Amino acid sequence: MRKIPNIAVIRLALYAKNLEILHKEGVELVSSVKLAEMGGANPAQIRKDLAYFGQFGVRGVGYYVKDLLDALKKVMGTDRTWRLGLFGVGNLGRALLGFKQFQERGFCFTAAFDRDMDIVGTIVSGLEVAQSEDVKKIFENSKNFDIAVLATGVDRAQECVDRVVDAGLRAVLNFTPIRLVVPPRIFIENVDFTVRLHALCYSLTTGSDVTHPHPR
Amino acid sequence: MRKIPNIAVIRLALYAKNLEILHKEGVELVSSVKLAEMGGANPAQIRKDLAYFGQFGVRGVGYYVKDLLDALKKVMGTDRTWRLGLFGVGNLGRALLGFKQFQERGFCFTAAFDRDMDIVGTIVSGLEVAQSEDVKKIFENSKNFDIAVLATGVDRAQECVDRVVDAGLRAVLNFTPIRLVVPPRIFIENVDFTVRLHALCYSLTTGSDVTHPHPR
DNA sequence: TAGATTGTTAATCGATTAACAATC
DNA sequence: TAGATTGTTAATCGATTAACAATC
Repeated sequence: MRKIPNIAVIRLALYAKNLEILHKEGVELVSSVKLAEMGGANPAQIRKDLAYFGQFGVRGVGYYVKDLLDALKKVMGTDRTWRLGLFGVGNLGRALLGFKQFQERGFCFTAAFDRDMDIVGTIVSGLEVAQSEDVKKIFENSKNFDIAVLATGVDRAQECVDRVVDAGLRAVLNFTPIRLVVPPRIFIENVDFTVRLHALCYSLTTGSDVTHPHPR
Repeated sequence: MRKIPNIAVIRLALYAKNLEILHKEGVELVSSVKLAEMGGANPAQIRKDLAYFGQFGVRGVGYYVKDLLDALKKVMGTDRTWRLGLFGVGNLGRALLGFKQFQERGFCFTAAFDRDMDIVGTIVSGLEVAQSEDVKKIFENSKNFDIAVLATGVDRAQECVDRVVDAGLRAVLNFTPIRLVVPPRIFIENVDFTVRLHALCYSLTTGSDVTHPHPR
């Protein structure tokens, strides 16, 4: 079997998003050309990306929107709700807890941690904030989230991720600017808004567009 | 002159970040090999990326950290402070206003807008919140920011960006999940956390790592 | 059947890496 | 000079696009 390019996997999420729109509009059938017009790729690329994972279409007809959407969700692992655990209930943390998009796209915060004892025990967005030091104890008992969302201060980030990894978690969405050091089997996504701003600065300065045409 | 790949421009920001670290550590000289070890690219790629923009090194010696850093900042347009205007002073907006990383990396909020009259007129993070409808009037008088940061609700996003464009702004960092429609000369960066979460889901589900090794 | 559109192979394009002459 | 490291060309690798047979 051929190696699937990472970028193809990422585009799958984009196709799913567009299919979701079509499904809501009541569209039942779509072609790769139509899907391409919605943005993100050219028709050949869409067909090729899909072909990495199976044969989802009907020759001469196209793709059935609902079937393809369900198939893609299964492939991406988003045919379920993923539970998020927040670390650091500061300004950013609170904003993330209230982010409607997460809920809508199948993500849901089910735990929140902070090290500040003034915050621990309070209820934020319906979640009781627990103490960061207790992650391992809490997680081993309840296994009540799948992905750690790191929104602590810079100085606490590494310490916090160490505890998260020690507790047995395997995936981290990192909003701190620190390059975290973790064992190889742990998945990390680093979010850095300033990188995106730099692309805008360069574009404004030189006039040549280096922005990403699609969300990252 | 050869076409410069967008990705090379993006990597420049990464190199600058690493050079900043070296500079703070008091390191004066660095080789492409050393820079590569700090992450982000292999030595040949670093030399090639830099070569798109000029000859910054000394053969047999390496790159002078401070000189290269200054040169890169100039190239990227970050040898100055960029002023940000916030649209939407909700949870996310407030979190962004308080984000220390922006300040540290040469970005600074100098204006804030909201359409909610309860918020307009209040001071948030030292900024008086103005009314969104007044962007054009305010901007044409003061020209007091360079980049619009869009953190409004979904339903107001397009309307808001229309006003921003009409006022004469050319760059937008978009935190809403909407695909904004703008004239071709406008630069837009779309930030979507859920895309990053999807990469984690796929990795967790299949075991094959499709995460980005470097911040985006 | 004729028209349409997939799935897949082949061609193209672009980006990364290796190699090495230039040169400090 | 000998050793080191850049800048740049050539080789490799991988991803995108074009083309078309398969087939509904």
